Amino acid sequence: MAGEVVEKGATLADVAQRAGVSPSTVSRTLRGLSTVSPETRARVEEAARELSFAISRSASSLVTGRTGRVAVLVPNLDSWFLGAALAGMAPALNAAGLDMLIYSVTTAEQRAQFFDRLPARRNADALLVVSFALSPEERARLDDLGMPLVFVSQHEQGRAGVYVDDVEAAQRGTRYLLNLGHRRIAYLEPADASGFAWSSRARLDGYRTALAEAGIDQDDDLVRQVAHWQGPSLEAAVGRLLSLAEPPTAIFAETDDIAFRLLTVLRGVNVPVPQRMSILGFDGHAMAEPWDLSTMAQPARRLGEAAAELAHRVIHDPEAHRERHVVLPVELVPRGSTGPAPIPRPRPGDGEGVRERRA
Amino acid sequence: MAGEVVEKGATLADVAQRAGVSPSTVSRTLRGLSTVSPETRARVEEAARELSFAISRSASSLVTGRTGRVAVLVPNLDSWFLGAALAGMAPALNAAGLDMLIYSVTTAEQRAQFFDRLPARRNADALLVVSFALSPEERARLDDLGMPLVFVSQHEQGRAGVYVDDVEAAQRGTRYLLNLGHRRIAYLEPADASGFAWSSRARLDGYRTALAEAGIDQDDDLVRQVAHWQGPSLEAAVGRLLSLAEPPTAIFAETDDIAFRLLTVLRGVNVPVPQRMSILGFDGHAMAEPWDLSTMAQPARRLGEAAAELAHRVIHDPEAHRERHVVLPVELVPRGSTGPAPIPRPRPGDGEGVRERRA
DNA sequence: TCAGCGACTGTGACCGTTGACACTGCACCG
DNA sequence: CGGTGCAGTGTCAACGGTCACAGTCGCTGA
Repeated sequence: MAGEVVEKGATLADVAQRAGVSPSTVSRTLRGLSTVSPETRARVEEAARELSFAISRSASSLVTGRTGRVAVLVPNLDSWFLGAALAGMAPALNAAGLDMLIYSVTTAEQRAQFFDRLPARRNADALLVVSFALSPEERARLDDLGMPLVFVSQHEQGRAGVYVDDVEAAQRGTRYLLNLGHRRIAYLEPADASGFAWSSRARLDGYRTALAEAGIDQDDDLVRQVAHWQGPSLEAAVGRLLSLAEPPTAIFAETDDIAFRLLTVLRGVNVPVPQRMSILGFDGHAMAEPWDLSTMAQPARRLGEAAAELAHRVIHDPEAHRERHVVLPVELVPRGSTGPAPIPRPRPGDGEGVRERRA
Repeated sequence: MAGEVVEKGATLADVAQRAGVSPSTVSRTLRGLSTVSPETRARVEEAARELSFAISRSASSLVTGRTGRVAVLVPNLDSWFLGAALAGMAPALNAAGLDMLIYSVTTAEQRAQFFDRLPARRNADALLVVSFALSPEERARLDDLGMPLVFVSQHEQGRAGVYVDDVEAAQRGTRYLLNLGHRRIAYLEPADASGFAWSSRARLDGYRTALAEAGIDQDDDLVRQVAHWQGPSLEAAVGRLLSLAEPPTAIFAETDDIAFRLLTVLRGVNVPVPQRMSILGFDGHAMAEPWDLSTMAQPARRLGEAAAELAHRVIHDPEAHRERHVVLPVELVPRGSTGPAPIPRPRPGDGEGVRERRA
């Protein structure tokens, strides 16, 4: 037996015929234009429902020039941050009647292909670029695209964007550690950005600014690079820090992922957190709560939401897309991984019994 | 100054004119059909490049009936599993020349809207349903869609699907704990599936089967329901287990997320893992490694990849989509959270000094 | 009473691409 | 030398909507 005939799906004309009106009227009705009488509207809607009609975006976009779709360019899909950002984006786009087209571009090969072919071109009304480190050529290529761009979680001069103020946030985080009495505060930054384009330097700058503000000398030994996801270099970095003449009492990790691994390493070598070492992360990773990690929490979902709204606006007013910015706040979420600085033990040659704790 | 004119993008006809050929020839060239002479091909390709031409999928899909797009229905976007599955899907779809349209349907409202409007209809060549618990009405509605369906990480009778054998995997996991000498093995299952549609019962069944196989009596006190993501019920469940006359020496958690929270709770109450309690998870969550959690690892990425390939095949041969299945293996990844069962302490009334350990 | 207006609906061209078909040469065969 | 086949190319009618414009009709105001 041959399978049942696959319905090709009804067309506007089918609905029109069934409702006894012209295709135009059906079109008007379904788009919610007001110039349709209530009775007609009712009849059309019923006919549409009976045929379980769905509009063909291909056809309508052909004539309107709008696709009803938004393309999203991301460096991967399995990181916590992008998941959260997309999770915020999806319902917001949905509410605006936009579908979400995802281009996940990870490898060099995919990258070359994406920027060569520009598959998003003419197939979406706007392109959202999320945490995607672009070369100058790539940026230029996106400009060629002739469609509105919105940058998410990255700041591009003169472009529409939604992001957080990394400098200020890192500064605030560092100040928090200072307020806990820490004076030796290390900073761990990822050696590779692994395709991500957050303003890495920005966070480090914030850290430095806060230290300077407090009148504390920069000590380059306290700033260490570690591989972001894997690799032994984290252990090495911890070893270096713990073997300094004056080791840190707190570590500010540029990302929560680093902080998690750091917690594991410290547990392994029996350095109690936060008694001997306070750890502060950055990101607001979903796992920060179960890990009891203090962190500077980015509003990842809200970034996605705001980006979707901005995209919507920019699509309807393409002229405005050059100068729109949304800066969202980062919240310090103090948890169990940070605590007051330990009272320093007397050190040989210090000359005093117990060094006084500075106010 | 008015901004520069936004290029609308060249059309096939523009390219044709520039290359001095007909639109058909351009179309043929760009699609790589062989009936074009090398010289013409070269000329057309150059013209296309010069105009940085990109085909309009709207127009071509209007006539071919193919959209070159695949819709993916997911219950959320910020879970580890879906991120990984999508991460596997994206490049595979890409390689097949398909774009990925994501419908994230989480709330009841979104759900109602999605199944009422069926926005995917006629706007994609296939629908991938990933870990999405469907009501019978919803399933029927999807059938109405008249487009190939592929179920991912869920098993639907008689439908194309990619999934793992949960029963067998859970059975194997339980056997592993038995082999470590555990006889009292608890099982924690999520109270709500939170929209996820893995075969929850299946895993529990596997657990039961393994116990039966080993000739161990089922003890309903050892099977407890806990909230999946949050909530105090996990603590309560642990309390129950620890206060049994004969408490378990191992816990099999139905998901890694539960296992993580379990580890935190046990650390909080000073039950050493794995010395006093072995913990085995299920999922292969990205965080399992840093947490040193033993787990039954699902190949999430590969599920996505396989789904993409299946989608591709099913699109090109719609008749075949009813009976295609791909079953992927689950790997036991033993780590530090599981260890040999502790030697039981003599219990009052036992009559023996040290109870012998069974072989 | 009738022009004029507004609310509603129909008509037909057109969006950009594909595919069936027709056409043109040229090589080959009988 | 004419017919045949084939490679390469052009023509033209779809595909399924939308939009500008042109009715139609009943009502209002002069």
